[in-house]
Amino acid sequence: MSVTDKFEKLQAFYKQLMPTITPESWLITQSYLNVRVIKKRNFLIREGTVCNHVSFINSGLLRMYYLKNDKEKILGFCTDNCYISEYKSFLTRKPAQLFIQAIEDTEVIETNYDDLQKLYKEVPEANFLGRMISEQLFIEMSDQSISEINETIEQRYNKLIEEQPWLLQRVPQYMIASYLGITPEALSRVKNRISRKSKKLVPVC
Amino acid sequence: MSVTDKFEKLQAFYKQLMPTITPESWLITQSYLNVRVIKKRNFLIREGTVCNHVSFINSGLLRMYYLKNDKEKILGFCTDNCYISEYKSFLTRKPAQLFIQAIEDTEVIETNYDDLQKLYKEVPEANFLGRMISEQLFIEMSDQSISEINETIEQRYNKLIEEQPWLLQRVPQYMIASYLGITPEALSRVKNRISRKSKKLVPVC
DNA sequence: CGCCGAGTTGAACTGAATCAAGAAACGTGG
DNA sequence: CCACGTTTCTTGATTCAGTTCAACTCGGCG
Repeated sequence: MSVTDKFEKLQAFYKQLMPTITPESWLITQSYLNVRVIKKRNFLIREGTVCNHVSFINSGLLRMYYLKNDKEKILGFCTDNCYISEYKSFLTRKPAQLFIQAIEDTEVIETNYDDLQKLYKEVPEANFLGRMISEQLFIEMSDQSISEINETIEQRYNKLIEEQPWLLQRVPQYMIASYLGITPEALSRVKNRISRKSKKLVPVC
Repeated sequence: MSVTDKFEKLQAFYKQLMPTITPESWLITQSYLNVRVIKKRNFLIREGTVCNHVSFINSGLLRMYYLKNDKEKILGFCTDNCYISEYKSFLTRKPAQLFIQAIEDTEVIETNYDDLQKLYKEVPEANFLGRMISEQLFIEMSDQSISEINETIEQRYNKLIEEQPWLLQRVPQYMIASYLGITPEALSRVKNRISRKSKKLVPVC
């Protein structure tokens, strides 16, 4: 796969946000991009370190979580065609509070902090782009933090089945449980309750 | 108070973010700003409506909350010198999921969505500014969503006392409870427990 | 074959919710 | 300035969803 191919998805993404991007600007922008592969179970960022990258996911699957009382609490998952970063740490230059770990082998296109600052100066359009990335990350985070708006765990699990069924295929159940904010045991019982309910509605005689 | 005085705080804020802002750019920017006063108990934004403004708080106090099963869940409070908006709704032009309500009489400087888009075109620096606002709002939201990192309710309440003691003076206790994610009854008991503990440590004989 | 991690199931426990009732604080009008 | 009603806060009794701990199953893999 050539370098150009690796940036293909990102370029499509940029063109969508910024239809007027000039080939020159794109070339300069591209010169600041790096492809990196994160193997399953490895980390994009660890709690306590300063986050130096904003990463666009070409392929793969990552999870964001923090440790609370030695237990993992998962805030969300990210997959193809979206930006991911411990953005607060990236912006403030202070240690990250989150871990971001690959659940599957993952390929990202990274932009380094210093490079991005340079890019903002060199390419005026980059400020627009920076705003877009910022807004994108904001929306992702809002979705995560509002997800608990659903009343019961059962409703939230059902919503997950509807909206992100692929997560159930690709993520072990104990991580889904953590994402929903309960223990694996509790999720097991919730699933059990749901399936018993649907059997009642459609009895197989 | 003259119009210029009303924009004073915001100008200081802009100058800090963007020391190079030209007087001309500031004049254009200013022409797109509106001052609005929201009386106590009135709303900056209601769930279900599209949010058309990003607002800078000159003075006052607001809370952001959503309804879950007819009960209010408070996500956070905002006061002087920070930006507030139902930003996801503002960006996506879809109905807001949150309410933003004044707890005290509040004065804000608003920027309208359409005006801001125009401003981005007219004043190149505005893209930089838009990025700054976006980043600012992102950081505020991260702080809110990570706040549950503290283990017990007691620890979170104690942290609140340390870090935002003014909240306890200005916000009724049932709102603090909602912010901490518990019922007013539960918070009352937590406070009770804490004060009994400190009495044990420093017995008054 | 036996080990290991993931998932399930059961029993006991627990922190917080709920419901209810009373006390304290607040503000509004006379 | 007091009296009243409303709102907020406290306290108690009961209930419940989810945790914890432990035992057991299942499927993959060295």
